[in-house]
Amino acid sequence: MKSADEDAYSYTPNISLSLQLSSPCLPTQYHNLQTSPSISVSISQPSSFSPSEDMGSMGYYQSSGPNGAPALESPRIEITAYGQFPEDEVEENNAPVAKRVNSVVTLTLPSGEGYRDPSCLSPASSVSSRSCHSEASSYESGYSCNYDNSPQNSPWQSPCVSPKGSSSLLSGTLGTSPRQSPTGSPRTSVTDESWTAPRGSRSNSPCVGKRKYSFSGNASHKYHPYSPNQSPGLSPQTSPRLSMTEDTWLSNTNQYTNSAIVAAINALSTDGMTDIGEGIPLKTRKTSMEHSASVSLKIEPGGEETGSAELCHEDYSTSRLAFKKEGYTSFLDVPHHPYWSKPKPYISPSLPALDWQLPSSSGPYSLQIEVQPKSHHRAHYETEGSRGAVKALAGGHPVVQLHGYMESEPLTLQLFIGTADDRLLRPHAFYQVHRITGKTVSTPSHEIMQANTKVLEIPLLPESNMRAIIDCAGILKLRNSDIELRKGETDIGRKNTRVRMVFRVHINQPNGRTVSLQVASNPIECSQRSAQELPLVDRQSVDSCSATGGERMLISGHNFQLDSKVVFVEKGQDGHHIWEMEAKVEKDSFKPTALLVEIPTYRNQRISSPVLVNFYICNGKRKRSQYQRFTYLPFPTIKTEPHDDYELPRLCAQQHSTSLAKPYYALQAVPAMMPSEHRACVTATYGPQRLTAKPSSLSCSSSSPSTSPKLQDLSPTHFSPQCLSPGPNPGLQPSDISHVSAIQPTPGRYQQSVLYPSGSASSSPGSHPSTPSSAPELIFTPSHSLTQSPVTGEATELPKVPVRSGPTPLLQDEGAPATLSISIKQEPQELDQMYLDDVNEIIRNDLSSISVHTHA
DNA sequence: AACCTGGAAACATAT
DNA sequence: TCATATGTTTCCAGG
Repeated sequence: MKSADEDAYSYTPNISLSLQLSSPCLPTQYHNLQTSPSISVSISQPSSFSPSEDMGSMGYYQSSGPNGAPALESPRIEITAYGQFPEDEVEENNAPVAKRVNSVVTLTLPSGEGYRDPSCLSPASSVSSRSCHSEASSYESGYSCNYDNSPQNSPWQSPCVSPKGSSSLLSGTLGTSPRQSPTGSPRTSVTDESWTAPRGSRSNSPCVGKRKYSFSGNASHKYHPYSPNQSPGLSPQTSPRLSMTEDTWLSNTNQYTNSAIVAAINALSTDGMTDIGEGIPLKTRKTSMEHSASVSLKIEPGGEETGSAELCHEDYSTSRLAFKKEGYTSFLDVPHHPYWSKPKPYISPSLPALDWQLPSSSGPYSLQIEVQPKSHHRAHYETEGSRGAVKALAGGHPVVQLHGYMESEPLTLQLFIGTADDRLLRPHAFYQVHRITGKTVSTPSHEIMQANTKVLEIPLLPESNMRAIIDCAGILKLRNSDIELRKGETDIGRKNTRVRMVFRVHINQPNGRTVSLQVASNPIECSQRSAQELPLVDRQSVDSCSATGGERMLISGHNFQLDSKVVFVEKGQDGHHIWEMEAKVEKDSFKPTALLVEIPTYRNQRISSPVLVNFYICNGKRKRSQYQRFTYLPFPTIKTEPHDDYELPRLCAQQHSTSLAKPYYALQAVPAMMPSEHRACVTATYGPQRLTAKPSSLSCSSSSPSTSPKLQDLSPTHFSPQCLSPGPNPGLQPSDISHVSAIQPTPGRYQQSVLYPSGSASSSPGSHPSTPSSAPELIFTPSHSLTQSPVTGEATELPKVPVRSGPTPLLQDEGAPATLSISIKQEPQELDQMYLDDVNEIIRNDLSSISVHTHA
């Protein structure tokens, strides 16, 4: 545990950066927040963040050791800076504890103090504000930041989680509106409920108000003006994110270009949310602690702050969970299965935050999903009974296997529910993995909370060939209203019903390092209604063909109708549809699960390089599938060597229809032309350089930042051959990307884009390339916009990067200027086009717009 | 009796 | 502002 913390500290460096950034943001947020107890949050965040970054660097490979950087408490310091009111923070930390002790409920907000000043908060506040709530949002509405945050969102979400805790706490203290939604019911419900017990369902949530979708400020008001208060608790974690992400980010970006800043940002983002669980920085914890105070009390057995902190971190939910359900024990002990009785090796050291993008393979190791889960799984609400374990398409259950591991030591496979949108993979705020037990379950498991995310741990035994049948994992749906109230939460739940099962394994190496691998399943639609009505593409028989089209493509999936339309689209940099063509569907061969279409002729049959386009299936105005990737090739089938920046992306895209493409784009910034795979490697390689060299440039952009920090560590070690292999194997790619692993997500979003693109996150090897799933990952975000980048579909869009403040520079630096230009935009305009399929998209748009404003 | 589910009514928000 | 379309969450009932 400690180690983790320490690590975090070590990472701290970032923190300083963050401070700067934060400051800008703060003010505003602060205001918004009003109460913003959240402030405190901000503080915490810093710490968290820093860690993350560091972590990033350490990445997967981080030294197993407790890390190195134990000492660094600096993070905190930074935090202070951040917060401006170190004191506050401190207080908070302390206070929180006390409060916690009292009782969750009671806990007043230390926040009060924290809040003290908005300014302090600001950074956090921003986050918090959002998170704060909806309300905050309302207040802030202006703050795009909050919303914008989305990019990182995910991360926070978790962190933010505080929801309950915070809320409750806050409410109590604040008195104000405690309940107002945030605190009150909803949240509570969220955390508590989720884990603990169901509440009266509706009442609560309703109260909250249904959703405020922050976007619209108005709604929020309804709920609770005060929300700010709430924020306090949350804020901490949240704040980071917030700040980073969106608004702050944007604005900051512009202003601050330093790499450091970037790093800081990243750190924040990461931390906040995920937390890294283990690696959580003290501050973070503290904050979190506040919320969870109660938790800590309970848990602490371990004693150490850290440990406790972490636990706390997890939040109320965690803590609560622990208590209620499994109890503490779960954390530390695990009962039943022999496997659990053993101490787990990696637990303590700081592990990468859940929103970090990790490779699926490294060196000899490769984590693969041998059997993918079904594309639909109706999640259950807390108010319902379990709806069972996620199943495989062919019956049975998903299967995950770690290849290349020859040791005799069992490992632990972690599973959590991640997002499936176009942004980087991160824990899903509205869904949690649900542990299934019973006669029908053959796989032992136990759950822990990491940040706000429930993680199921499953033994990977050598005697079973490091293969696990995942028949112990269901999916729990949290009420949107509850989650949206969270302070840090930036995502909205409406129409955000696709998830991916994310598997991770941490392998300790003889040299003291730890290799962390991650693989995500194909997307799983969790909404009853969506599952019944939305067309969903599982796979396509062809990923590319010549610009003349004419070939037939078999699309398999679900909910196809006789009148389903298959539309090919190409988007311009600005997100507008440059070309749109409906493909001919052979109705004779129609089946609800399959469509045979004739690939339309591309608008320009003389293309000299591959062109990445998208297609989707439409059953009606709002019933549209996710974008699927498709590539038109020049006649002479060119192989992949991209000449243009432009081309590269496209090519990449081709490789994996889905996932990869985007990432690459993001990458562009980086080394430029290299094939995606290469990039990854490259990145890694360069990472350091960049970092050192010029952090500043990084600022905005994604590219550098991301790389830099994290990558460094990685590069040497990890990159394995795979990276090198350019091969466009779609399937593999993702993983390769992963190599990048080193990279942390955080930073970036930006960074993410760079590395991650790989989508590594996304799919795994086994997954179907075609599946949209991967795409989501891509995100690029180079700009904060990450968020924006619409999903999969828009390959084109990616380019936008430049638009936003930061990105551009980066790109240039990196040398891929041209490419950059390509970058996509995701302007809001697109909404129409996009059809708003995903909430994300919407959010993005908002963000983008926001960002624009900011900059402007 | 406890789970799982599928279906759908009751709610809510978005258009 | 109202009506309709959609999306979410809670209930019910059967296996």
